[in-house]
Amino acid sequence: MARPSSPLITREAIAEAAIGLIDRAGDFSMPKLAGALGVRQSSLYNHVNGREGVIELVRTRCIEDLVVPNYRELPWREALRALIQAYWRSLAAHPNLVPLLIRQTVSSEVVIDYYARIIEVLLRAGLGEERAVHMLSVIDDFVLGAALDVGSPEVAWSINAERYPRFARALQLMPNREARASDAFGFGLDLILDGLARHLPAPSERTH
Amino acid sequence: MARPSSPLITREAIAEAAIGLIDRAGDFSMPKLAGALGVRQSSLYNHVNGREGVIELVRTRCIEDLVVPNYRELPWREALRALIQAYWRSLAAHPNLVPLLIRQTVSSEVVIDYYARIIEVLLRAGLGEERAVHMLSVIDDFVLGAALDVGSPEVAWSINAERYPRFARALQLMPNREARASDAFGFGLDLILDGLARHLPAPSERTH
DNA sequence: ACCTGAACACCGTTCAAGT
DNA sequence: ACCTGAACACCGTTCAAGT
Repeated sequence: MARPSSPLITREAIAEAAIGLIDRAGDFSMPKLAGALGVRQSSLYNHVNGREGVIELVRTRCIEDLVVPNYRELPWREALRALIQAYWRSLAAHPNLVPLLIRQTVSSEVVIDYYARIIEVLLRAGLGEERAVHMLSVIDDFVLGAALDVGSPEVAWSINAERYPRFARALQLMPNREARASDAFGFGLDLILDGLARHLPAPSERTH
Repeated sequence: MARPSSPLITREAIAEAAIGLIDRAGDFSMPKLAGALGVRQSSLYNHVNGREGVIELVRTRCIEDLVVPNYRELPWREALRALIQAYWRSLAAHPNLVPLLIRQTVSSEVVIDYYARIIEVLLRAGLGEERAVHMLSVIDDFVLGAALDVGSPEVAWSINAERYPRFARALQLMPNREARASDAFGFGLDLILDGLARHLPAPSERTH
């Protein structure tokens, strides 16, 4: 076959196929990715910088949807909530992807942009610069952990009900993993926002 | 050689060697693990249930140090803080390990034990059973995320200082990644505890 | 420029053979 | 019970050859 008159694959097609594999199978490999695109393994290297390149492609593709239009007009608490929720949603939509993302440095402009917006809101809320960066880390940590939780294997907490009666009973109450992860995220977000509100020196802003 | 009169390797030795490889190189493989133990690859399968088995071994080994002796006598807030800090410390001591741990279900008895203790303290603090399980998830999410942060690659936040002047300046203030991750963990822990205290219905417990 | 086939070094797992 | 060597199926990457 050699070189076709028009390329058989594109970077977009690669990203899409990779996400498909990851969503369905939890991971991807170069042979499988090539197979899904109807092409030979080595062809991929004409479009993408190896396996890591594929992952970077997938990252930007997934974070592109991270748009929060009106956060500037909202009071800090609502703005922060909206930003954080948007971040979590874009990750939680592809939970299997998170374990792949965390092993590589973030270089995407979109993500830097997002972080800058968070910092902006935190400073507006009255946080000092150092505290703002700490808070950014806390948010990042929590969102990443919560997104991981969505995709973590259905917990075979084979709890010994006799040794841990209350723990076993509490677990009984929970619905499936995904719903629990989602509820926990909402709860944790409220806690963090409450904690932050309490931490702020003086209520320099009040809305209703 | 065949079977030696006394085994050449033990599960303990395997765990130790694996941790060594992970700490030094960020990962391990069965051949390298065998090499470090002076033994052939296939010998490992006499002691351990494949690669996943090694990871489980390493997990329990790392969490064994997770001992918080006197949490029962402490007021709920201090007990919770001590338990969470101990968990984080045991993970943060081997940051490269965390990405390997998160991909497998927890089956270790030690971890279940730890979770049960957290639940116990949360119920004692006055949280409902459902909320307690949510809170357990929040704690798990945050600790995992924060532990990941410790080992994540030194952030090449090549921030455009003209586009994001305040973000760039705030980042300037930060020390190295490890110190930032640690400070952020402490700050986030306080926020979560504050938020939880605020969330509790009635102060059923007060100590000084 | 872009696809191919062959080649290389690496990986996880199994299993009969040996004591 | 426990180590070995050989075998298998899989992986990521490179590169000369072809158009």
